[in-house]
Amino acid sequence: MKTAIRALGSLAHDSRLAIFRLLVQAGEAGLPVGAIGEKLQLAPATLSFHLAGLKHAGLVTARRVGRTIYHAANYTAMNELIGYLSENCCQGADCGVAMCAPAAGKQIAQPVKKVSRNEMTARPRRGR
Amino acid sequence: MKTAIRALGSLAHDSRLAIFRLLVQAGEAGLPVGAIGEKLQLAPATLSFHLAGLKHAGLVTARRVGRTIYHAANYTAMNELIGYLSENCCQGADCGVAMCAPAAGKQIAQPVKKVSRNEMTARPRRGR
DNA sequence: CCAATAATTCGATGATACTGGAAATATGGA
DNA sequence: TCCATATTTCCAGTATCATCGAATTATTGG
Repeated sequence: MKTAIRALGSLAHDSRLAIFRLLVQAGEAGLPVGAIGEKLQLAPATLSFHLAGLKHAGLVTARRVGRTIYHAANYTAMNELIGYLSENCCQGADCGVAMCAPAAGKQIAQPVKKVSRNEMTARPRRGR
Repeated sequence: MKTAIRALGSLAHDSRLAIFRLLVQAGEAGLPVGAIGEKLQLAPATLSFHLAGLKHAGLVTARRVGRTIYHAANYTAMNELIGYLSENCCQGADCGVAMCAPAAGKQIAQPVKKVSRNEMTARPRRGR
């Protein structure tokens, strides 16, 4: 499934995983780009590049307040990713995965929407 | 954490995710390389390349029987990955994740070993 | 409109990753 | 030993990713 692959790819990088962890800690309010860059010592262009990736994967959301843009972790997307991986891990077996709540507190995420088993596209391949 | 990044990176690819799913379905016995290649229509060299990646990430194991090599999903590693992601998703909040058993049946995985919170290395960066 | 601040986009460069044909290695059997 | 089968390694070509300075866009306040 394309979504899962994008999410996995987004997290499969030092800086991006660090960014995501930071945002998870920061909670729903999120953090301004500048604050993230300062904390993780990333050049603005580099940071913007990685944030774009995380946004494209749906793991991070952005909202503008004046001239600063707050980025926040998308807990729902993360829950869905974990749900998908659990599917991959368990297949037939009944595997209840208790879902997560935002660090900031508040909302308890609803039982993750089960991803249908055969979402993997068949991959025709071969023949460059 | 390096291990998690390697695992995420390994799964963040069409063919490799397909391979892993196939192996999860196949259960503990695993599948010969040839069978995987036939099922997914991958050239031997390409398949070998991806399997090496999955092995390096610890998500897949291999055992030789005669001239054929059986590859199998490492359920424990997958559980640990899910555990790590759950940590990332929940941070402070207590998030019980029910772990998975191999599709083949048998063993119920023990409650995932909690990954310590600050495993992210500090990343000095900046200054090419 | 102009200056200052916050962030993104552009562009060039270097580094990795993917792919698959061909050759090499490993194994079992006649 | 010689052959067939199973898989990996080597190699080269292509493609995608990562980094960051400089230029650009957005926004607020004089």
